[in-house]
Amino acid sequence: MKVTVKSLAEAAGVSRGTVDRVLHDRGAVKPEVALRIKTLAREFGYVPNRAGRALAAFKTPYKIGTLIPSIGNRFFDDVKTGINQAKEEYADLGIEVILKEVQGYDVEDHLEAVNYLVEKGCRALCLATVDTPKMRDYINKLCDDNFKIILLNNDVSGTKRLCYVGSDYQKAGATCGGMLAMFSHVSFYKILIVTGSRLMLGHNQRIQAFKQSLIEGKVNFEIVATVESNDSDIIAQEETLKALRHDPSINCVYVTGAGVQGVGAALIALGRTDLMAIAYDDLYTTKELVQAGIIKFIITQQPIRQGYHAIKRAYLALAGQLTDPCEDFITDTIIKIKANL
Amino acid sequence: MKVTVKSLAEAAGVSRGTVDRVLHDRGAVKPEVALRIKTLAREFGYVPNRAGRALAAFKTPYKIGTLIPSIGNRFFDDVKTGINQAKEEYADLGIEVILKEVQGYDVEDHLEAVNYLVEKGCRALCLATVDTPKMRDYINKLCDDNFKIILLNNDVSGTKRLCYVGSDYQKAGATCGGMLAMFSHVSFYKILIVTGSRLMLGHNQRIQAFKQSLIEGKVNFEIVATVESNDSDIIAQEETLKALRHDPSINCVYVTGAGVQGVGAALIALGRTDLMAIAYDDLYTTKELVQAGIIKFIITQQPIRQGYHAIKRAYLALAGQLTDPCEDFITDTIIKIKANL
DNA sequence: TTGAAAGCGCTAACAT
DNA sequence: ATGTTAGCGCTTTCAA
Repeated sequence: MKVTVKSLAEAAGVSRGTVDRVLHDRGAVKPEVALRIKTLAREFGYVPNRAGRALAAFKTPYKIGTLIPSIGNRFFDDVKTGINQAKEEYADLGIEVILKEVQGYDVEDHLEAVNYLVEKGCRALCLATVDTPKMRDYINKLCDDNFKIILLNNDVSGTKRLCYVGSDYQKAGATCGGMLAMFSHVSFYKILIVTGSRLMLGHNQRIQAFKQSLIEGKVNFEIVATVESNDSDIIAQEETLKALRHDPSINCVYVTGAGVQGVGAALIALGRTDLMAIAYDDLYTTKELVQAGIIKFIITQQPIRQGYHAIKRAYLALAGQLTDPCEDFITDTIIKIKANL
Repeated sequence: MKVTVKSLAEAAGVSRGTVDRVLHDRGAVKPEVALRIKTLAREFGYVPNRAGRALAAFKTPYKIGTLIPSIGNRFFDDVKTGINQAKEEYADLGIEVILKEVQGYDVEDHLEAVNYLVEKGCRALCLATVDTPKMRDYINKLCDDNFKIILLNNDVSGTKRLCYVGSDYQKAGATCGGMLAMFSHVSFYKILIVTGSRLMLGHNQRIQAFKQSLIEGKVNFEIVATVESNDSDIIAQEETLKALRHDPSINCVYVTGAGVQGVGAALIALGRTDLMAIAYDDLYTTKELVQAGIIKFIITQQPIRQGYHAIKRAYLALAGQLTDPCEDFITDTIIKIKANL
């Protein structure tokens, strides 16, 4: 038998209004009655009907706040596409998405942005943000206040967030190493690592797992140098040029963050399109480099799905459809070569 | 301003009941009135509200019929998983899924199965079926009767279906070839092709594009033999054994259909785990072969998403959310090696 | 603190 | 051939 507000009300011997107040913690109900109703709801396995809710309250939509550091980072273009897909799809079920875009990874900027979303009245938040103690504490405070928090693209350690939606950076690094191990025709790899930032957990994991995987794959290699681009193409280009001039025996460049276009420019400038260049994410400019054969393969992480599912999860959480400790949504680690771009 | 049945009724100067009858072609309306309302609906861009519909008619759910040749073919396990996910997700929006499973690719069996679904009252059909004239004609007849037809996993040429949900077999074949081209450390590939059936369009496309891609990749190769397994592991094993014994210089096996486990068994039996074995789809047994290093990589096609999106498309079509000629849903062509299985 | 009632958009049964 | 009405599950007044 279907469990509805009406059937709960009958079972508890109260009115539907009272049940509704209890279910939404809107107060003004005698504590013992509230408890009875809550117990009943759990016992019967009450799950709100989305259609009923959407229809009744379509003028007060679920507000979902989203924070992404997308300014100046084309990676998030696809994430935004996914966000918009979900936004349109769930519009008639009563959601409203507020998007806050920031530049870079400054904690204070991010905290301010989250605060902005909270003040806008969002009860669910999808956050692509930094892994720092301050942010962790803020997130946990919000969780305690029953905000629905989804972490997007980058997890934040030690948080009570509902779930993480994004890629498995370890697996991505290992996959890169695994691919290289298959090209065992080069007897010795002298590798230059161009990372985005040593402060980014994901980038470090990509490096760590990459090395590990090369060792397991019995690849002869040496990390000649590791340079930081701060996700800037210009810096990436300069650093790559410098490193390759300094040591022309380098025959592999591993790019873990943004700045891929800069690395490509350096390789073209030096005429070093022979070496094994590997990178992440299929930005337009990166795809061009693969097409041209300068980058041999890239590893991608389904950014569109990340944006889409973050919003979807947030909606489902607000609509009470999610069983409490809900699984992370880990996107696939996808190898792209010229043929399947 | 929001366009509803009510606002349409007011604009047309009729009652909501009449508008509803027109919108659902339920007859009993003067033709000129019907025309006027239909024109109005188009002009105003009326899109039915899913929540309203779900609520009003949840005792008469949208019936979606699904046909898959899953008996004896583990590939469809994941497709079924996706179907069930969608089924549960959309249950409270009023869908009912009727699943018809058949064995093999006999046209008559398939026609009978489709007919069964139609007689069960399904107004939308997701079909994984054969590409034959008889089936094409039947599908087109149904399309004319305003059935919503989604073709799943295998397209049927020359049909007026709403859309195709599945993989791009050409791209998959080309990707296999592209991968091989990257392993250019073997100077000459002598290739044995183990195909499922020459009657399967997808398998043929995988072969065709594979060859093409090898040529473009300037790979030295020769197709030594092409054998058929009829998607049976036993036949695949026998044929592989026979071919490898006959010509031990074969150093690459390309498996386009089911029967992967059989091929693996043959390679193990002959101690030929050195050669380059390539296959499709990540069945459990196939993954084991990759883990063991016997198959070097596989190409997969996201079967879960195929099942999920077929049902989703069918629902959206029935709910009038789909703009008429709707795009195909092509799943990604995914390369899996040991590290990202 | 609680109940009663109206209404969201749509459909189906019934009435005219 | 067309209009009227009730009700799906839920939220939100307003009244008690």
